[in-house]
Amino acid sequence: MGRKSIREQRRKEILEALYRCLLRKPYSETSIKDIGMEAGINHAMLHYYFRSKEDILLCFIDSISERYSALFRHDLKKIERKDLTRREILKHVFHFMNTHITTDKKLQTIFVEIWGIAIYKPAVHARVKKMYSEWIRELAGFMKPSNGAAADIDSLAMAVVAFQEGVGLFSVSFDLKKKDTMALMEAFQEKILEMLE
Amino acid sequence: MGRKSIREQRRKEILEALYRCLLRKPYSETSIKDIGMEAGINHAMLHYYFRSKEDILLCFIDSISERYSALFRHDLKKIERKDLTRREILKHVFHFMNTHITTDKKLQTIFVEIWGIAIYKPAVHARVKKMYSEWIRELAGFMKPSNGAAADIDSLAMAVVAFQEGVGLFSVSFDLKKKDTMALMEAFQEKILEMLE
Amino acid sequence: MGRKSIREQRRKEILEALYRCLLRKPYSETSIKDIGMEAGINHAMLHYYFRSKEDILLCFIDSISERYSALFRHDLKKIERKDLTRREILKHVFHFMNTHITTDKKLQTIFVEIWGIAIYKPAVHARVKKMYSEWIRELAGFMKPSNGAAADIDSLAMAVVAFQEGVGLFSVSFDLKKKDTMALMEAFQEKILEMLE
Amino acid sequence: MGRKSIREQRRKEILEALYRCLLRKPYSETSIKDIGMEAGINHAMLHYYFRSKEDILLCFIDSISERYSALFRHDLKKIERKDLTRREILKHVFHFMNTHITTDKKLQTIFVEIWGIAIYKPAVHARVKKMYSEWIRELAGFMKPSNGAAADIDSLAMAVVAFQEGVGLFSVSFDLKKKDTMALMEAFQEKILEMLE
DNA sequence: CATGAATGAGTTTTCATTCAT
DNA sequence: GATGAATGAAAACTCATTCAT
Repeated sequence: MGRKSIREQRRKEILEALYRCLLRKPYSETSIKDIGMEAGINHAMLHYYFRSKEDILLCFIDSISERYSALFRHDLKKIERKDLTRREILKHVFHFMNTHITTDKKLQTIFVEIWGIAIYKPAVHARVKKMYSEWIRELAGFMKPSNGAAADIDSLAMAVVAFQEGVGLFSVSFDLKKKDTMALMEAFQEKILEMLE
Repeated sequence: MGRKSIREQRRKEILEALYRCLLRKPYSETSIKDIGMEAGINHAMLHYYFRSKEDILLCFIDSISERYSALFRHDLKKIERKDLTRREILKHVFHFMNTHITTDKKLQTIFVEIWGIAIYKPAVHARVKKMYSEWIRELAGFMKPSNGAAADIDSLAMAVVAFQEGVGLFSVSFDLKKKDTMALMEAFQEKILEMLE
Repeated sequence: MGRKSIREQRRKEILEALYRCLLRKPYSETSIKDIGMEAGINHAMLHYYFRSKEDILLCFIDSISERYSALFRHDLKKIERKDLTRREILKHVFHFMNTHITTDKKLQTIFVEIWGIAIYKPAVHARVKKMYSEWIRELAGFMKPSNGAAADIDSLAMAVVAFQEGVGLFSVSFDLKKKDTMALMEAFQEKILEMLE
Repeated sequence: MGRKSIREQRRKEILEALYRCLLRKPYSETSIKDIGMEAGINHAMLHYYFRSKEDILLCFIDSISERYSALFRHDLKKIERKDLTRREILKHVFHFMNTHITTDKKLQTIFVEIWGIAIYKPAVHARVKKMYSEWIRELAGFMKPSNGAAADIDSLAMAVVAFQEGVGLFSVSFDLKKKDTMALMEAFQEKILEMLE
């Protein structure tokens, strides 16, 4: 325990190397050799640990998806005993999204790139779609009132996530200050909370 | 007049060919030869009409920017004599954005791609940023009350455009129906209008 | 007339370079670069003139096929006015096969190689099969008696060609002297002629 | 006795794995890993049991050669007491060749491949040549009249084997029916028998 | 004996760009 | 203006072989 197999360790190192590479260059200009160099691993090994360059990207998306999923579940634990109102819980969820996802410029940079790739590569598209679907579904779960179901909550949840992504895009492109990005989102989220009452 | 120089005509054809190419393949996988073939022009000529492959992309972004700018100005003419309230004008502006930009899947597809390129290529980034800045500024102009200035109107305008882009992204990725995309945006825009009152 | 287009000239040079390469190394160990060097042409150009490495091989087979077909038709002209008996004509045909094909060690070397490739590559297989089918059909034409048709002439023709190929194989592998190879075939062919009477 | 050393057992398994691999892919496209996987043995072990990839092929040829040699000797035992004429014995020998070798499509497939390799690899060439020499010599032994020696019997034996190989080649390439292949050979062999009388 | 990891050289293929005609 | 030809660099991927454990 604690000692990971070399295989898993290397795979992880490669995925982290891809992360750092994507901060500098687009995926299409990032060669297998680049990733290998960044990871300090002979480039031929990347084909030993992964099926193909695309496979690396796919696993990378999964790893990101899992990382944030775990982070979110962990974050929820902090409030699970507190007996909060739906409004309070949602504020907490929004805050998580704002601080850990949308204002993380590195993450946003990489996701703008991945969205671009997803348009043309079906496998990537599937992964990305799945990831966002889960996010939207989860968010909708927190937004739904305990008593009855509201049909348009799903659309609302999608709107919220779409907005987050739009803001993430702009925060990267316009190099917005974290404070401003937060303000932008919080104002919008406040409106959403009102709509749910 | 009316007879464009052959140079301008050819340049336009090349730009339109790039548009069609980008519907099929990412920019990085679109070769100069592909664009040439699509345009029916020998690929060596593309370097005669443009400095480089990137120059084509840059001019392409400008052309899109100008096209929609012109389209918008033309659209405004329809209502310029009608003596509408700010609310009515804004609704009109939103409607233009919704129908001509955000729900145009081809356009959105290409812009998701361009956003991705813009992260890493400064020249592309500058063009894209300029284009969105103008859009935001223009929109803010319509949102500002005639009497006084509201400092946070600029943020609000950016929020609106960010939301549009987020929705555009999702409409492409989730292949949303035009009707649903419209509904998503109109609900949000209604809130914005309320906030301005 | 006489001035071939560069394209055709280059394609021919490349095919001839492949011929020389195949005398030294198997196709699988002959790289595009090797062929390019042998032809004195930058290796990237080979992909300009041909679709792929396999395409070069396919065209090569066709070129061989056409060359010998033309050579054979030309050879037949020598005897077309002479009003020979079927036996005499067949002897002439056999002689052509013996001297121009089966005892040409370079050609046989290359064809042993090509037979090997044909087993696994359907496109190559199709070309080779077509070539031999035509050869067998043509030969059967000369073997058929003018008055009536003999059903098993086709099998006999195939047997003759199979024998030629077997002898070609052995002449390469055992490095047989031309004289011996000829003797082997002529004895066999004599029997065939007897069978036809 | 009966219990083969593990080394010999593993070597045999590897050789059999190569046989199955060669039914699917040419030797040049068959990797050491492929053979290992097919044999259920770690690929690094193949270098423990054999010197190199080529060594495996060489041993494979030997194993085939020995297998058929043993099979043939075993087959001859069936008739050794029967006091047959030379003609009858030869018919038996031909029948063995026809049924066990030339119409065994898998075997022929592999041998077409091996012929191809033999042209360029001296070590392989030596093995193949040795194998066929033995076959021809053995066959010549059966063809020679007991009273005197006929100088050209050796050529005749080679012609017979060459014909078999030619037919084997064609039966694979033209996917001939076993029945037709048999008929082709038997007609030819009948002529040979006549020539020997 | 057995295994997974590692390496370096090699493969086919693509492409932006340039140039002679 | 227009074209086909040419180039050199780079890409993803494969593999026989070796080695540490």
